[in-house]
Amino acid sequence: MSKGITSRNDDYSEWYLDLVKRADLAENSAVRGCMVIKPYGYSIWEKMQRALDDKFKETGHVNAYFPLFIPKSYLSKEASHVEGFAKECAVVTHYRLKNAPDGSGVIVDPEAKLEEELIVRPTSETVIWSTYKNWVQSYRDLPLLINQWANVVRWEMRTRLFLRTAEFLWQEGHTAHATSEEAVAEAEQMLEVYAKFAEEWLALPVVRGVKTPNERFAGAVETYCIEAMMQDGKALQAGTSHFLGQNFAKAFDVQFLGKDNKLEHVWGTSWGVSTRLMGALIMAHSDDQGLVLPPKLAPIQVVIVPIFRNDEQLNAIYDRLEPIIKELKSKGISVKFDDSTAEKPGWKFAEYELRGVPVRMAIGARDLENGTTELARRDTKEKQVVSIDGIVETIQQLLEDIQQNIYNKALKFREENTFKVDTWEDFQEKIELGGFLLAHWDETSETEDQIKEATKATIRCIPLDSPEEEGVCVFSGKPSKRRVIFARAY
RNA sequence: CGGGGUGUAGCGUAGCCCGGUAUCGCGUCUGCUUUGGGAGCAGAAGGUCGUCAGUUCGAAUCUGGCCACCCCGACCA
Repeated sequence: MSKGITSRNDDYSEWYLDLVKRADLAENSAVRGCMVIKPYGYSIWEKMQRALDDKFKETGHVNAYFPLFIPKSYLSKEASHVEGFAKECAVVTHYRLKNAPDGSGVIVDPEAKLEEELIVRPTSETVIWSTYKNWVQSYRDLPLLINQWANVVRWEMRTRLFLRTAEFLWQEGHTAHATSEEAVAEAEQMLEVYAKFAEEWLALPVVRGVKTPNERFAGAVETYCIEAMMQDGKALQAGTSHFLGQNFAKAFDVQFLGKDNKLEHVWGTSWGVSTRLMGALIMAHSDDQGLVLPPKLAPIQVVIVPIFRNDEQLNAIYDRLEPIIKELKSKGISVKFDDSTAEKPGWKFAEYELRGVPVRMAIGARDLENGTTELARRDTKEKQVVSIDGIVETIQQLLEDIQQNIYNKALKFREENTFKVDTWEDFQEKIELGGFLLAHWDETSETEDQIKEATKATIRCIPLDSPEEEGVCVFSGKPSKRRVIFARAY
């Protein structure tokens, strides 16, 4: 048993926190709700960023950067948007400090009050649309396909490392289009980019869907989302994409002259994923021994632990492995050869398991004689002794297997914890077990609120692929045309 | 922000009720033996007891304020 990690079964949220800390991903900072992302954790985020950024570029987007501060007046221009964010905004009121008269340190200089207070961005729609106003005059200026990587601040009451922090890192795409159809297509395209990324990189199966009005982004006409299931059966929104209609264009007066020589407001989208994906990654795959990372995102994909008594043995091992390490690296596989003498092999085994390194290769004097090595895979903990000849191909194959296997495992888990429910009694019973409940809903906000009140479950989404099916609402008994996903959520 | 809990060496903890300058384990350092699943023995270093104030001859211990974190709730990606 790993030292110092709470078991998932004993206390899921403690387990999660232990993992984040023990695997060296992040720690709390001096400021409440803010986190320090440590190098090991950040390198996973960097891999996510790179993969996503490539996908954004492939779909025609470019990066830009908009400021951290937003004039307070901007935020009030789109009514529902203000409504959504006003309660969690950090506000800058002064621009200078001075030494305290009593010598106790520095104080805010009351002389230095800002004329107009600045909001630390909780999201950038307002600054961006106020800028787009200047950039768009004619249909020839459209579409604008811009993304930015940035930090945002939402003053959350209750925070958890990665899942909900006061400051977090994300990307936010903001696009402007000449037609509604084109904007909807953009929002749907980016949702699919996120879904594929989640499935192929995070090895995380997701449900593509749309949010109900209750759960919709403040200021959007339609919110698309990908929803994933964590190992405790709770849902986690892993990404969102919004069709903004003309809401922000109207609020910020962004109009273009069409081919027909008529002025029209542009159509917008916005879409984002955040460092919350780190939380999803951790909670989806890991176990009581520590992290389980999909090979595509693992900072170290293969760790080699040499077993030796003296420098002579170590050198013999290294001589044998050097060309193999080079070859692995040339194939883009990240390898760590851990020849430190500070820890014993057994300690290293446990430590790399804790950090989720997908493949471990142990090699000692016996192996050198036999021309073998012991390969261990993190996901199943299976060990096998294999020939050193052809080891590079074996490892490549193993990494692919692991990526696929943890996806399959997560998918199986989700399927086993997704239930169709048709009665309110069944609903109340099953929701306690966790998981997704597929139930009919009468499409009213009131029903959704009452179900939330009674069970803490919300409608995670209306799946895009949910088939039409006649039924009656699980709560009100009114007619319904399709099932939606209910779950308790992060 | 409301209710509950916690804060003692790098980490995890005992001591607190019943006041007298702090226990143990891990880790660290030195030496030897070890090295295929978190090594053994011997020795050593390491503490503003979260913080500020109060009570007291004396505070980790009692009282109050503040800060941080955790759990539950409201809110949320």
